[in-house]
Amino acid sequence: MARTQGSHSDITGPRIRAAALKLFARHGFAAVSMRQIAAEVGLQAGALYNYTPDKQSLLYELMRGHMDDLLAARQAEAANATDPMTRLENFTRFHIRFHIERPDEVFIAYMELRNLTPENFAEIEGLRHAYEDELETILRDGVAAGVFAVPDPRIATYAVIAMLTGVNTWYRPRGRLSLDEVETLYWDMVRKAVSA
Amino acid sequence: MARTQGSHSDITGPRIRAAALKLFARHGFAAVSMRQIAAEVGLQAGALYNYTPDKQSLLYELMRGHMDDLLAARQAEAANATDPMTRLENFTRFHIRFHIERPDEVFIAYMELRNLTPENFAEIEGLRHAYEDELETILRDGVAAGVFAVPDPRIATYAVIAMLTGVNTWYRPRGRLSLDEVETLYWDMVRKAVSA
DNA sequence: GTTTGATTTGAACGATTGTTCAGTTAATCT
DNA sequence: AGATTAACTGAACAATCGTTCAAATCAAAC
Repeated sequence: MARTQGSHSDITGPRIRAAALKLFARHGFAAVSMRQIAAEVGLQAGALYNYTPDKQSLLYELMRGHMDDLLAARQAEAANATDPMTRLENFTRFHIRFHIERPDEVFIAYMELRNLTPENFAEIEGLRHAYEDELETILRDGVAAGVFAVPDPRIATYAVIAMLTGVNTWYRPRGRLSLDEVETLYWDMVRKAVSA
Repeated sequence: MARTQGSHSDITGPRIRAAALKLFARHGFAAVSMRQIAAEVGLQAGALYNYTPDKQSLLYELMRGHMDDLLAARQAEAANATDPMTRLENFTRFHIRFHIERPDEVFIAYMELRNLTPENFAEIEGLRHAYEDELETILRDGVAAGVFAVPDPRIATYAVIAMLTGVNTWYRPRGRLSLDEVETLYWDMVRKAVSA
């Protein structure tokens, strides 16, 4: 049965998640009904329960998948550089690019945390913490190497991430600036903000 | 009748708005019912309609009041300084302090924009734009005076505001750092990020 | 071509939603 | 004291919510 295990050519599960993602991002988790999600994929509401145990799990899986993608993509890109300045530039450009490519996921991941059960919330927050720790380590290494001057690396981590994620609130793909220009502008500010 | 005009000693209206503020911030606009708000003030749901025409207006009034407070408080404090560096420090410290004192209002103002009608949304966005323009003007003046080096003052405005507002996501009143220490840490980063 | 099993429908469930309103209570004014 | 008015209750409204499930439909295997 499809309730617990997907069948051979399961394309419906992903389509349901994509519809939920789009609708949650536009209207908010609480404001979207299972019937709206079903209509978006051309099904009746009851059919959704072949693919998800309930509405809450749908939200959790979206967030969990997003955080897993984030950490996996970061790990795939973070390997080579050694000096803190280059690593910080890599992180800055990676963060902007990754988040700009997934505006709906990012929006949900920041705004719907309160709709998670406590256990699910703790899990998502743990993943976010792991991501933040990557940046904090870069900053600490830079301080130790004398290239950065940040009195409180944890606070600087929060500050940099908030600044970078803020790109999502105003950037539009066909806007005045290319993504590469945006990356460079932000990298200039980040570099100056933390440099010794 | 109280439906259109408040009576002499109206304390109920503010109490309703305070309850709505608290509940909207905790659970989100769509997830809070009029009955929950009424229960918080010790009333039945129907009585709320003596103070607000509908639920949507309750949200709009909270946001509108918050933005009005922000612009009024800013105007009261922004008058004196002349050199861009001092004005930027004033803005930075003001922004952090004002937002930290109103975590619920700030949370709602950023997260529930999509629950406003298009007209109400446009109005709130206009007020936010006016506030952002204050910072942008400071940055442009600083560039003209040669003390700041920001290639794109509009983008730098977005970056600084996102960074400063991010304090609300982690700051706790009885945490490791005092508000003044936080202000100083952020001011250091802002100053370095935009300085020539 | 029949059987099998996955998939979907369509209706039903109890609960809850925002909002209205006739009727009751409480306070103020003459 | 009697009249007026504001404030509130409690019930009702149609609509919608998440979820369940027997029955219908579909696709593939034999």
